[in-house]
Amino acid sequence: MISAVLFLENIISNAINTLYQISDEKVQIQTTRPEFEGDYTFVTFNLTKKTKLSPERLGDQIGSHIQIHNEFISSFNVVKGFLNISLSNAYWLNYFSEIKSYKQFGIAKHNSSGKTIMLEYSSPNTNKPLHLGHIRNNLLGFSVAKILEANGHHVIKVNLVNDRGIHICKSMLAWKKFANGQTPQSTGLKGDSFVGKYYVEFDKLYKSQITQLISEGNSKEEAEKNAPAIKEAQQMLQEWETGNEDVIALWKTMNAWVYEGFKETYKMLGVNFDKIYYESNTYLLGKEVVNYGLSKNIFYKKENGSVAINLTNDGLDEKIVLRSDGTSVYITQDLGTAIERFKEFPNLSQLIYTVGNEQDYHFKVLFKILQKLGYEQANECYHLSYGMVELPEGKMKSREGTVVDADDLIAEMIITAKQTTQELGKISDFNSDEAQQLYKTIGLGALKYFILKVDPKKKMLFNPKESIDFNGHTGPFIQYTHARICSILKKANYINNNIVLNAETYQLHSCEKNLIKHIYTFENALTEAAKEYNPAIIANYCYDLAKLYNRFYHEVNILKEENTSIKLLRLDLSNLCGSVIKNAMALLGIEVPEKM
RNA sequence: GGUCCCGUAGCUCAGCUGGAUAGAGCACAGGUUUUCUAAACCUGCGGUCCUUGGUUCGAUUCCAAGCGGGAUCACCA
Repeated sequence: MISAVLFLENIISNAINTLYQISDEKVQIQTTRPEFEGDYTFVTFNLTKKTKLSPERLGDQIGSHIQIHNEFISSFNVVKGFLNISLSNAYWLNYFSEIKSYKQFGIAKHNSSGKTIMLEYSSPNTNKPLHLGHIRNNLLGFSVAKILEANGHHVIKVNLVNDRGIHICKSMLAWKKFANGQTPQSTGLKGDSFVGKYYVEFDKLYKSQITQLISEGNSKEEAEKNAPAIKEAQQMLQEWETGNEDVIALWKTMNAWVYEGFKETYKMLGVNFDKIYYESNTYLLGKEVVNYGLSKNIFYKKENGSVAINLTNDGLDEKIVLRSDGTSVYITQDLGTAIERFKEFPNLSQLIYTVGNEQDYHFKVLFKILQKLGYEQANECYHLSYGMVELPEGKMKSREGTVVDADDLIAEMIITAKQTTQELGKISDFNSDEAQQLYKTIGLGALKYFILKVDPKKKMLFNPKESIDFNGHTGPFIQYTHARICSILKKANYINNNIVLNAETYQLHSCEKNLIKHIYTFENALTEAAKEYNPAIIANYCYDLAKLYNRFYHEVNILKEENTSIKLLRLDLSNLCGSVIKNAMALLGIEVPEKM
């Protein structure tokens, strides 16, 4: 069965051709606003000039023409220049009977597009635990991967762990100074937050030394540069690079603690990766690319020996790609890593980087340089840029302790879910494992939905004082709708049937029709979400569907409907809604319970 | 200063490539359960879509300028 919108576009296009001999008219259909009668609307204003007819006249003529020639057009009306068209009851019943037993309605088959996409996300530093900003990154990356897969692409999820550098050395140094040999095991702390503690300790020490130096008459810059703590950290980084055994051993130990911690957090968030890269393995990549760029005169050596590229003709600035001492800068390794991936996966259709919008400029530069170096894949690189999560008082800052810790927040969400569930008292038959699982599902559902319902491009506000809601436009609302559907189906001992109601005798209830129409738009939402890399489209789709279902639920009888055929239709419809909700929420990484 | 992003109800957000009287949730006021899960449903209240111009039959949407907020422009990552 052809889609409703395409169907209408075709017949209206034909009508315009027949009536006015205009063949190249782009026909655009929109959904009819609820205050008017009709399913879809065609706006006639664009045709007034070519036909010299009034918008009303055009609406009447086109409306009559398509109604006469198509059995599925049941009626039309014209308001000003808007031609509102109603599709017949039979159309929607046929459509529904066709899709109602799909288990994966709207979801493309695995790898059906033939495209392989690499998507990088998460990419944490290993000197401190994850915070709310990382949560947004992880949820966004994971969800976009799911959405791309549901569009038929093969997605390779990768994580590039920033496991080396001055920040790690800071934690290491502070641990050596202050820990007296303590470990996560000895303190009972989670590994990443244990290490993070020493990162904060370092900063305290560093700051106090700066204050001291300034009070002794040094300038702020001098003090920041010469404080013993930072000198020691830099020294340690050099030792790391030269392979000092003790430093390497400590580095391995502390990173291992952090990984233990991250593992737990990732597990709670339900995210995962197909491949993990470590920067300690990739940070030297890119140096030979610099030589290649020099030989092609794309890069040039500056007087002091550093290597740069001039991008001023591209609206960007001059960019250093190698330090005067021959060591890499950030972009050097990014160039190297990208090229390495092109080699490793020669048939990659796309390479996506999930990184905050503070790095918009960096990625513009990176892609531009790749392009200048002659890598055609540069055109398929995409920066999935997302806005910062802000607190009421502004940006979160790790060192100032104004961050919302990921583990703390998750734990709070689960506790709130537990309290709410217990107050409502609907799961007395659950054992404690089942109950615990449910609290987790609901708590994380609330958190994930809260994050993903916002357009990724936009910055978002999180107020720790106002806990994340469980009512209204939320994850638990949608989960609740799913549980409600399951409850009905269970009570009915539902099994998918093949009964189709006779369109002559059964007039769909407006709530039923609205549900079918909205389910119809799922495929569109899914392609749109992939095109825009935007899970919020799916999130909002789910909410609208759940809302329509609840309306339907309150308006009509399902189990108590006496006419068996109608009852079965409503059960079928409930079943389909439930499975679409479940599949769509899975694209957000959100589970839906069968009872709550 | 250059570049980029953002500005919609008291708050948090939708608004598809320009279309009809701009929508939700929270909050606030009220109503719905001897009946399928009330984490629900319904009603009400709430708006110079930052401002001013321009394009258009039509602009929250496109363009320009201004105001306000943010990011970025390192031999940091």
